[in-house]
Amino acid sequence: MLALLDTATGEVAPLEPRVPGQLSVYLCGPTVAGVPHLGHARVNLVWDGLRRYLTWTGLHVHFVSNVTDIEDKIIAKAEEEGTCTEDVAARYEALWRETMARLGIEAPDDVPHATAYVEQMVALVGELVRRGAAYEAGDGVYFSTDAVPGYGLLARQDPATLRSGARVDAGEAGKRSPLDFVLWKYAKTGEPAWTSPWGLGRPGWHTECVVMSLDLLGEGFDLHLGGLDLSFPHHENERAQAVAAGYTFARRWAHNGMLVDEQGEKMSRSVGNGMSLPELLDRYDARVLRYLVLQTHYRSPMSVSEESLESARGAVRRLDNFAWETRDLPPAAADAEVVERFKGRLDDDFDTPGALAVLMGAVRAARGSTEHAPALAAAVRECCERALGLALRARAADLDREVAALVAERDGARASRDWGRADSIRSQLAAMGYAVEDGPAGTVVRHEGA
RNA sequence: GGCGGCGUGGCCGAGUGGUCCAGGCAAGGGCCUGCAAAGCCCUCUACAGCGGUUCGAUUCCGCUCGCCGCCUCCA
Repeated sequence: MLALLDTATGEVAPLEPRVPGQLSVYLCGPTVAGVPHLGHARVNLVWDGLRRYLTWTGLHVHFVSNVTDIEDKIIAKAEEEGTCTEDVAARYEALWRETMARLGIEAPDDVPHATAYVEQMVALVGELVRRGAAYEAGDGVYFSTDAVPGYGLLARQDPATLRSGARVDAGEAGKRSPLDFVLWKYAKTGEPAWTSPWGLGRPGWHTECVVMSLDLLGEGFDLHLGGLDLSFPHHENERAQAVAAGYTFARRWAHNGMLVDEQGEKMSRSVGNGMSLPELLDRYDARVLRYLVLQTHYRSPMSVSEESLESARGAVRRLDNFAWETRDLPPAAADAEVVERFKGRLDDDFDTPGALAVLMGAVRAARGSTEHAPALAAAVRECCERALGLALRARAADLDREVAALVAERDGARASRDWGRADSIRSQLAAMGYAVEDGPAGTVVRHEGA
């Protein structure tokens, strides 16, 4: 069984599913108010990897990831673009889906939308008010963090120290404690609004995930995932509401590390140093990004730079070359020892860099042993593709007539030792996107790499 | 101010109380090749600093220095 660090306890512990053999997972999804950035790529690649791995080991994973389609940033964007929030949300969600597909992320089993859950959110807020865990203030209904014992669990700090560090937010003057947060925002004129016992308004951000995760996964679901920056206050506040309303919430929490730039500074929306994901995918094979993510431990900060991307590209090429070299090997069962070592690394807090190292070792070993090559190659392919979602490409070229003619001509030139002609055809083929390799059987071409 | 994390060879990035160890990229040398490409071999002999524990520490403890994150929107 895989062991994972639990953010709530700070300890690596085996992930014991609520129902044996089945794992219920919730991943905080995007607010669709802008172009997906590199940070989104990391979260989704990391947890897509975990999902694939667990599925590969035989678990049935129920994977839910939401879309926040009503939120202040969406309202601001709609105003800026002179359109409505539905239009903004729909457009950016479409872009989101497209970009995730380009990244090779498996679509979640369920994608709940906040706007489809407003009624249930209102009910939850009502329950919190009824239980005395929420109160009305100047501009909305607020959650009283004092009502929850152990508030600060995910930040691993007690409420007093959190309070002492809190910055005062002038816009939320009616709050009883700086840690309190809004559950229901009263609508200003012109803003999208829903009816509620407290008048027209819209839900606060922290409420939707509570309602949606409990609805789709049920109480005490297994694992709640997200970026480390969401652990506090977002996830803490989700937990606080659920607990205050009498629900058992997520049993486990895991968070991935942030992205940092070359200076080691976090990439974030507020700093504005994030990179557009679609733009990056125009320049790099999505597998390069996946490799870069996998070769960094999920909890470590990950730096993205031209250099780190080029390095990952080299590694993907190496794997593609291996797939190419071994394309005609007879089918074989995956080498059991490699698979065991691979799983051993992943089961220990999802050590993907260690697991990749095992596979790279198998690549080298396969090249050095014709006897074991089929089993080793099968293990590499199985682990890379099925367990981690990193598809290998042999990049075999199906030759059209023009290319086939050039290849034949080049073989002829080489046979007659006309090196000038052979080299010029090679450059011609390279310009067309084909890599040329001369083997004992003559010229072989394949598509250029990642 | 509080809490947490990190400092590994040219770069990225795992890991470990002790003998060889990551792994990838890059660079240099060699083999192979008509030349290449791909591949293979070798080299570049790392663990911030100072103490302590230990037969032995990069790995455990303490301190110092440096960097970063969270306490505000964020994945």
